[in-house]
Amino acid sequence: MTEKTVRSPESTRERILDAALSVFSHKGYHDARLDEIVAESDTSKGSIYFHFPNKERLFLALVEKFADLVERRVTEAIEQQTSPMAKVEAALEACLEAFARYRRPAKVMLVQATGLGTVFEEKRLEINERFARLIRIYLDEAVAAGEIEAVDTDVIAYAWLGSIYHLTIRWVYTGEPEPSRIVSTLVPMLLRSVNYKKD
Amino acid sequence: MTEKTVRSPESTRERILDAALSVFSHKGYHDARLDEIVAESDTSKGSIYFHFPNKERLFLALVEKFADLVERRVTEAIEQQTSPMAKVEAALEACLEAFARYRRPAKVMLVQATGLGTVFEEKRLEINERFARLIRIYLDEAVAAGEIEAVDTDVIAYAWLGSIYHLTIRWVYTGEPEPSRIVSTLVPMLLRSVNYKKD
DNA sequence: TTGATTGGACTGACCGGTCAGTTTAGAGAA
DNA sequence: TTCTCTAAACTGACCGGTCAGTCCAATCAA
Repeated sequence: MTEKTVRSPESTRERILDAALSVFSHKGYHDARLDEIVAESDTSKGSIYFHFPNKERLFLALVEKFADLVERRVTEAIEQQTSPMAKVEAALEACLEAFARYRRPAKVMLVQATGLGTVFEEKRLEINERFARLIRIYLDEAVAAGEIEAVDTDVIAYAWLGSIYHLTIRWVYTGEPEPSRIVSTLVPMLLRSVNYKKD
Repeated sequence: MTEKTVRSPESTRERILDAALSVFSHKGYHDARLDEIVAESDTSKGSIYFHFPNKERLFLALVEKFADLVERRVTEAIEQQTSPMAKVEAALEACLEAFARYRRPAKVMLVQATGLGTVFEEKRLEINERFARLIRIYLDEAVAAGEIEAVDTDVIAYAWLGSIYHLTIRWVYTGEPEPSRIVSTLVPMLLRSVNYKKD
């Protein structure tokens, strides 16, 4: 095939990442074999090892890429708002929307990147802390501005993230609850949990 | 050693389970080797295979055992209460208490049993559904009794479970937040999320 | 021509599972 | 009571399939 003779390293790398996303999200880290990713990316073992030092780093590249995307989306949504609690609400919605839109990366990050040992766990803790911080900052501002009562914002932010993750994981596997249903029930519920009353 | 010549199959099986709990909670499923469990249980490979058909079933035995214990504890706590929301609250507290008391089984069930492929995922979905049902039943009764307003109890129960899991997982890894801090912040917060006012 | 990129045959460490053999406890016969 | 037999429980050396990673030749773009 003539198309196979045109080389573009960026394109090769993207094809590898796409294939890896497909295989890892479906099989998980351990059951996904490099040869499957080779086949799906229409490239070779040597080519994969040229672009990525090993299987672990290939997997983490996917996780990092998606975490960056979520964080960017959430940050952009926050910037559209002015009051602390409006920012909190926008963050929650943007996070849920990103997970709903990118089902496979969400599955890789929330499910398949779990239980894999030290390196992976450090990455997960780091990502969780990044996301929690995005929420906690504005919860703290809301407390300071008198929008809500004083609460342990650290526990709250983690609890909120946990509820988002758990519902997302169930949706990833079963298709239920449908994302719009999650948003319409969960966001008001979480705001109520800190006694926030929208005007 | 003369003590080594005395046989008690039940004791051997328990020793294997204890050793497996230790190794699986620390290493996760894939990085835990049967030979480590052999060494820690002071028994043999063949003996393990006499008692359990394979590695997978040994792991699932641990998960099942702990899920049963949590369910039993939650059910007992619920039976001590009369009003629906008091039962809900007791369930939440009992669940958190069981996770706090049994750190390693909690880690196995919430972390190491994730991302392991079809059989494990079916077990996780099943356990999640068992736990969610324990909560959802009484949320539905509370709605029917007028204790709280009508809500999507399915989404709520899963959201609550997710927040409990996520905080527990963070505690399992970092020791923070401390369990009593989780309970004192999380339970009131979750009750607020359905607009429940204790008398 | 040169260096970057790709391809695919090959390697061997790894580890779950197997199985022939051993040991032990208890039942039953003498 | 003692001995024999048997089934259950246990042992650990061994096996071989697996798969991430290696290596080097070939191809391609500049």
